[in-house]
Parts: sequence; structure tokens; C-alpha cells
Amino acid sequence: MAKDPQRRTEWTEAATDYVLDHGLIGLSLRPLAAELGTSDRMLLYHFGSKDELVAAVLRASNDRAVAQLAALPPSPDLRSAVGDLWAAVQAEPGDRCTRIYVEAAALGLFGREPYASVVREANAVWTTALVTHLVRSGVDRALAARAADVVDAAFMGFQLDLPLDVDPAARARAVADLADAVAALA
Amino acid sequence: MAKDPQRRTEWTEAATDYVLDHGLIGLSLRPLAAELGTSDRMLLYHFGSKDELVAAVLRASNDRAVAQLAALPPSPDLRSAVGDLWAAVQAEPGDRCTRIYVEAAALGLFGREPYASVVREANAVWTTALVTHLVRSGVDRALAARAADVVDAAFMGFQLDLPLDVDPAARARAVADLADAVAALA
DNA sequence: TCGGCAGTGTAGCAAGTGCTACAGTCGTGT
DNA sequence: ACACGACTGTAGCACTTGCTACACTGCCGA
Repeated sequence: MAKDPQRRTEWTEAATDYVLDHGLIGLSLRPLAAELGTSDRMLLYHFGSKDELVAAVLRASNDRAVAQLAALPPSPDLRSAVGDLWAAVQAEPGDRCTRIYVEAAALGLFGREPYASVVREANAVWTTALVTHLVRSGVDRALAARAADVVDAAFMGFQLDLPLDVDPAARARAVADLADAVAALA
Repeated sequence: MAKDPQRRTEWTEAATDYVLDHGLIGLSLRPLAAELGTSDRMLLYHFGSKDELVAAVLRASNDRAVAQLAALPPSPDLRSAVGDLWAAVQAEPGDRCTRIYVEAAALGLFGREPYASVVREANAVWTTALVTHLVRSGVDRALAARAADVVDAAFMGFQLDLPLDVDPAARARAVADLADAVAALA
């Protein structure tokens, strides 16, 4: 489809930045192309279709988020690992990746492609990253897998509420409660 | 704006059914109007704008979901209350209301109106309903409020993963884990 | 009887969508 | 020198979007 992989990867990164800023749901090729200094024509030429562009962007965004998790130093125990993970998820610049993931998941809620498929991939990779961090923090692998499922779900829920600007203290307490609760699974 | 409140409420309910079936994100007036046996012209006349229509639909959807929660008989304790709540959230027809809520929250992620405002309202009402059920189930009010925050977030996360058709047994285990974890907060 | 007004149908607008047809410009291999 | 293929700019297509202008109907009060 595309012959210049260099240009394609450059544009994928730039497009990811753009989407992270402007959101995924209303995404349209022409404004994006203008920001990249090109035209919708060129984006379609190099990516084949908007769907392929979106898929590439979502994968890139997910890669960034996972990389940020992987860079996290091990935590002393499960309880503090939950807090550390939330801090990592909330930290620039990965926080916006999670936001995009949530948008993609919403778009895939009714099975629409390519969102559903890409979200399925991304979710698997993301959950693995969570488990890996827990294991690195000394948590038993089986427990880590179970804890990760609960923690992942709760994180996504917190992320959905973020623009509601709930009291930050309340959110911090909720995260602490989550950590305590999950730690009690041991 | 609209002079015939009867017609407006009828259409609100019918439009809610339609949105519950087809999703909120790609919603367009003309197909919706066709399904209701009218025209986009009429919808705009009676609702004023698409945004007002959407707001009405979201409120109606949320009302339904909350009603389903309110109809739930009290649970014996906090732990089983979490399981019962999840069963209620998952049960027809309220499950689709949660899905729409997730879509609306995603649409409001970047502050876009009317989604952000309506989601803020809906979230408050929904959380209150969760707390109410927990209190009715004999949970201390302060604990119920904290548990509800964690449970709510986790539920939304589970909802996001639903179309990924994760292993049902794994999901059941995750819900059970959540219940155990939250119960440990006591 | 008549005027006004709520309600409705028809048609259309301006804007934006993803995508494509066509023509051109390069650099490169023969 | 020439042809070929990769790449790109211009223009446009067919379609959808929310919304509106205009004309018309019917009912209700004066």
C-alpha cells in the first residue's frame, strides 16, 4: 500500500500527537493533514484508508502507554504497586494515551471496526504490562493476574470520571481504597 | 421551544430505545426520525436542537438504569451486594443504558457539550443509587460511599471490556474478586 | 368570519466527510 | 535518451450532517 515506510512512521507519530491533543472521536483527515503539513490525499495514499491510519495511531498510542508502565521501577508490595501504577497512568504524557484508549473502546462498543479489533489487541498488551509490573513488585503471578483485572477496570472507570473534575481528594481516597482492597486479596 | 410536551416525552422514550440499540456516537437525526415515523425537521422543531435531544435521551437512559438499581432487593452484606449490583447492571434492559453512559462519557472526555454536563449529572445520580443500595444492604454510610466509588469505576471498566468477549469465567472471577476486595475495606 | 398561531411537509443550504480521477513531476534503471 | 514507476498537487464526486426558509394546514379565540 505505502512505499515509503519512513514517511509513514513519521506521520504515524505526528498523527498520534495530534489525536492525543484533539481526541479520536471527531477525527477528520483534513485538519489532521493540515497540522502535519500535508493533505488528506497524501495520508490516504500512504496509509491506504482512514481506518488503517486510525489503527496505526491507536497502536502507537498504546505502545507509548505500555512503555511508560515498563519504565516504572518495581514497587515494594502489591498495595503500593497499585498507587504507583495509577501515578504512572496519570503522569504526562501517558495520561492522554489512556484517554484515547477509552475513546477507542467506546467506539468499539458496538463492534465497529477497526476499533474493536485494535482495542482487543491493546487490552491484552496493556493487561500484560500491568501483570508484569505486579510480578516485578514481588506479587505472586496468579494473584497478579487477578489483581490486574480489577485494577485495570477501576483505572478505566477513574479515567472516565476525570473530566468531571471530582474532588481530587476524593479520587485519591478512591485510589487508596482500591489499593487496600486489592491488597486484601492476598 | 416545544409546545407539545406529550409528543416530546413520547419521542424521548422512543429515541432512547433507538439509541440504546444503535449507539450514541454515530447518532444522526434522519435515520432516527425515520424509525420514529417522522422527520428530522420535526425532531428539531420539538427539541430545539440535536444537543437538546441527546441530553433528553441521556437523562431518560440514566433514569431507566437508576430505576433498575432502585428495584433491587437489599443484599445480605457488602460482599454479595457487589455481585448483586453487577448482576443488575448486566441484566436486560439496563445493560444497554450503561453502554450508552460509557459512550457519553467518552464523548465528554474532551469537555464537549452537552455530553460533559449531562454525564456529570448522571454520574452523581448513579453513584447515589449505588450508595443507596449498599446502605439498604446494611453497609455503614461512610463505608458505602467509599466502596461505591471503587465499585462504580470497576463496573465501568468491565463494561468497556464487554465487547472484547473476554472469557465469561474470567469476568465472573474478576467480579468476585472485586466483591472480596471491597468487602475487605470494612 | 376572520386573524393568528401551533404544527407539519417540501425543499434546500452550507459545510464537511472519505475517497478518487487525472495530470503532472521527479528520480532511476536500461 | 527513454520509459517506467513512485510520489504529489488540484479538483472534484457522491454523500451525509444539522439546520432553515417557505408555504401550507388546521384549530381556536374574537
